[in-house]
Amino acid sequence: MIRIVVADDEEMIRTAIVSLLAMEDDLEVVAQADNGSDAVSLVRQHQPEVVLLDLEMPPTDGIEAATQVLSSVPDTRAVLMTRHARPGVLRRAMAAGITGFVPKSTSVSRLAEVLRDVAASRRYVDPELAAQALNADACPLTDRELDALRLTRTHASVQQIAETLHLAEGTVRNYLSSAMAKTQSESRHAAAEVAWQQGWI
Amino acid sequence: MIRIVVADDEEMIRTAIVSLLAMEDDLEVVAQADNGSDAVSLVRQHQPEVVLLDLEMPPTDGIEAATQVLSSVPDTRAVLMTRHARPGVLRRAMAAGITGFVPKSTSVSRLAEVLRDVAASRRYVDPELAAQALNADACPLTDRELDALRLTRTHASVQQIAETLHLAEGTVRNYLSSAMAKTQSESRHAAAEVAWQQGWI
DNA sequence: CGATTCCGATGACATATGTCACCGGCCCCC
DNA sequence: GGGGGCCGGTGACATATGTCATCGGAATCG
Repeated sequence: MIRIVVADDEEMIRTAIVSLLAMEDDLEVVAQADNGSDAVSLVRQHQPEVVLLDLEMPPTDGIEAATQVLSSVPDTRAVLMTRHARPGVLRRAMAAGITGFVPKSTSVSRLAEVLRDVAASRRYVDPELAAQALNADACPLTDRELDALRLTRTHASVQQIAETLHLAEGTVRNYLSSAMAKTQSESRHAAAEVAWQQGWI
Repeated sequence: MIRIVVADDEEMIRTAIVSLLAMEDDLEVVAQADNGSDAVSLVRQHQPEVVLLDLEMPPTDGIEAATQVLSSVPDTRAVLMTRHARPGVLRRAMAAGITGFVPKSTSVSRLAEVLRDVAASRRYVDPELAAQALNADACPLTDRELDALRLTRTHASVQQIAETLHLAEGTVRNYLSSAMAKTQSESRHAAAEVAWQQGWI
């Protein structure tokens, strides 16, 4: 019996997945959470073979939850689900040590197969996603540029960004300007959008 | 037997919902689609009692699909599902003539009950959503302000907005400034975000 | 070692954006 | 007819944003 913890913030999809997985003879959902941090403590408590994590969860997202899970319960395999399969995210997820990666365009029956694979310590990455990730341009942005773009996405002003990052305003403007050049964007907001779409932030 | 057409662009949730609804004795999913326009033609073809539509679907969203469905097959009842329950959206959905409205924080078993209600021509609106909609402030923005905010969301510059709307730049800045005041935002981007969150655009 | 390259950082400068006061025209409604 | 609100518009002004030249330090490479 493969024991599983499921975390997804959307009730409808989580309950649906759980009900359908429960019908599989060899799978057992031992706990479910609607956020990342609860998922982490549930995994610690239940020590399941596999934890299934949604990527988009406030406040702790799937990758962060996976990182915490794997550092404290290294025997558990993590599978990440995502709605928008942005290329760069896969790279970060792999770096975090996840074993499986599926888009939400997968059917639940297929998901069950993936969970079995992963429980048997086989890696699984959705082929289309993998292809995208291989074709994806490496992120041309520096860490600081990414910092500034992340904050730009929250509608912070340059001044606020500078304070948060402990930099001079001019410096921040430089990073943003450079990021805009690299992403061929006309404004820092557009650049942040591009970086997000690409999965760089 | 209640016959249903289901439309949702996310495979995982759609297949999950369909499988679970199929287990109910009195419900039958006769067709499913992953976009709004397919949903419309499937409804025309199958004439189901109920059509279950996701709100967020590219390119034709749920409200638009519902409008088209109800004008061509008026006997069909439409139920809308949404991930982010923005208050203003409910108003627009009701105006489009939908009979049921549920957030995706609903469980599938609850959804089945709603579908039965709706098939019996009873309206159903998620209580929390309804409360939000009643408490929601009416949109304080003028049409022109909304135009400018819509374009702001595409990261257009003030100049580009002015060209698109055939206005002077100063005028556009005025609308945006006024919108920012009304939404208590610090920038036009933040104002556009607020308007979006509120379901005003 | 020296040359080169890249990142982080700064300040000066030009442009874009937001604020304010104000105007005339139009429409609706008391 | 006289308000009041929305619309389109202008100009002046303050501030925010984006561009550029430049610098120091760390890493890389010949």
